[in-house]
Formats: sequence, C-alpha cells, structure tokens
Amino acid sequence: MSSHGKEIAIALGKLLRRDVRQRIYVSLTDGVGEGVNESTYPVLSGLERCGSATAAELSAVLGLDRSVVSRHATTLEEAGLLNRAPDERDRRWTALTLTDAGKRAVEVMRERLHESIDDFLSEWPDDQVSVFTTILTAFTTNGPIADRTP
Amino acid sequence: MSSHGKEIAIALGKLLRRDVRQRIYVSLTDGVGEGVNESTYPVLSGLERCGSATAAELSAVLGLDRSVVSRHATTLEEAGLLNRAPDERDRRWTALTLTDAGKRAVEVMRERLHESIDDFLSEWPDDQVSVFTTILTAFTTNGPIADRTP
DNA sequence: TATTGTTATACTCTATAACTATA
DNA sequence: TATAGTTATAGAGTATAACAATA
Repeated sequence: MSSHGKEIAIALGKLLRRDVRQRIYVSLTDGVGEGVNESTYPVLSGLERCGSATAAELSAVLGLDRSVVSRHATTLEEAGLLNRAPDERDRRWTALTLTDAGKRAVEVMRERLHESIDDFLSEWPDDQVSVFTTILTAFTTNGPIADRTP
Repeated sequence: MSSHGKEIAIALGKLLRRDVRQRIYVSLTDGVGEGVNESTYPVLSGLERCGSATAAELSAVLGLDRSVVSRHATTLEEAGLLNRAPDERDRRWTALTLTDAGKRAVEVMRERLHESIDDFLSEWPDDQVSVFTTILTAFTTNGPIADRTP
C-alpha cells in the first residue's frame, strides 16, 4: 500500500525532457540516412507498422496533424525512403509506402532500439522484466497518460 | 530470456509523442495559475526540489539553456510565483526562490500527479508496483535514456 | 580572463487556414 | 457538401550569440 507516485513522477519528468528525447532520437537515427531524424522517424516507423497508409491515417496513429505528416512524407520521399502512389480505394487519397531503402532504415533503427533496451534489461530477472513491461504498456494504454477522448 | 524490447519501444514511443506530453502537462497545470504551463512547470517544480537556486544551476538540472530558465523565471516572477534576489555567495548570481503562492501551486500539481499515478497503480499488487518503480527509475537514471556525458 | 544573468535573434517544429481535387 | 492532400502562414519553444556586471 506504499505510494510510488513520487518516484514515478520524477522518472516520468526525466523522460519528458526535451534534451532526453533528443538524445534518444539522435542515438536512434544518427547516420541512418538523409532526412531521418526525431521528427521523421515516427512517420517511418508508423508506416512500417501499418504496412501502407495515407497521411490522414498516419496522423491519427502518430498524434500529428495530417499537414505535418504530409511534409515529413515529402522529406522522406526525397530521400528515397518512401513512395507516394494514388490509392485505388479512393482517388482523393495518396498511399504512402516504404521503399526497400526505407524498410532497411527502419530495420536498423529498430534493432538499435531493441538491443539497447534489452541490454539494459538483461541486468534484471526475467519475471521482473515481464512485470515492468506489462505495467509500462498498461500505463501508456489505459493509464493517466492515455488518450481519454472518445 | 524473452525479449521485451519491442513492447517497451512501443510504450516509449507513445510517451514521447508531443500530444501525449501536452496532455500530461495540461492536466497538471490547468487552472493552477497565470503563467503555469508545460514550459514553466519544470522550473517551478525544479525550484521546489532545490529549495533555492540560480538560473544556471536550474538549467543543468532541467536540461535547458540558462537563457530559457531566465525567461521562464521572469514569467513566473510576474505571476507572483517566485522571487529574484541577489545571491550573497556571489554578486554575479541571482537567487530564485518560490513565493508562498509558488509553493502552493507546486503542491497542487504534485498532488494531482501523484494521485493520478497512484490511482492507476492501485490495480496492481504492491510488490509488482515496486518492481515497476525500481526498473523505471533505473531506466531513467542508468538506462539507455540517461545522460552519458561525463 | 572567466562566469552569470539577461536580452535579441535565428531556427525548428507544429497547428491552423486556405486551396485544389475527388467523392 | 464533405474529405484528403498539399502548401502558406503564424505561433510556440528553444538554442545561440552578444552585452553588461561581477569575480
């Protein structure tokens, strides 16, 4: 019944710091390729998860305006990491799809991320890591952090 | 020996989203007072932890440039939440100190934060919450997120 | 000479608004 | 009429640079 709110609040505060965020994304994206940075990474990553999507669909997933996604898509397109194509379902839409180079870039960054996380977690017993993962996932899905808009 | 890197990466990605960050800080600072927002909250909160500090000291703690801290301090000073005073230790310095109103504001926000976190965590067994807290704290202190500059 | 606080400036990122095309 | 994509504009926040004051 002890209260961990304070400790968690401190840890959360660190995570939300701009310089910390920046360091995370720089370590992820450094040297991966032209146009890949803190801002464009989520578009690249989100596209990999969705397979293929429109700017509007991605904007909902990423919590960004569709105009922002469109601009980042242009950057990534110019870098040869994604393609634009007319969407057959509705000719108002534009389907965004990763190129092979785009897929490779995501692969590299994912591996960096997962490896650095797993490296750190290897210090802890696996059952404790499972608990950590479960609660952290719940925290960002149903917790005080989650979107409550219906 | 299972790999939780992927799940944690997804949760982390959500936490780092701008709209999520904004929602967190709005829920914390909403209605607390003039000038209290996502940008100035860390200054207020950091000052509460340090007791009294200069802009340069705070800037190191918060990961911001001292010019930014100085400007936020002006905002908070104008709102009556902190005071500037010459620092006796060195007359080049300016000591920032919370006013009573500033202390009350921090108190309100801290309570909101801790309560919402504890509320969420009440669903989980206390020993699991302890594990979560321990690993999360380590994650932001020694983990892949932490500052490695000596 | 070096450091703090402050201010002015430039840069980055995002949201909003407006326009075009398609339904 | 309504919605997606795109582009232009404006706003917020930060870092950098420059200056004055003090050590």
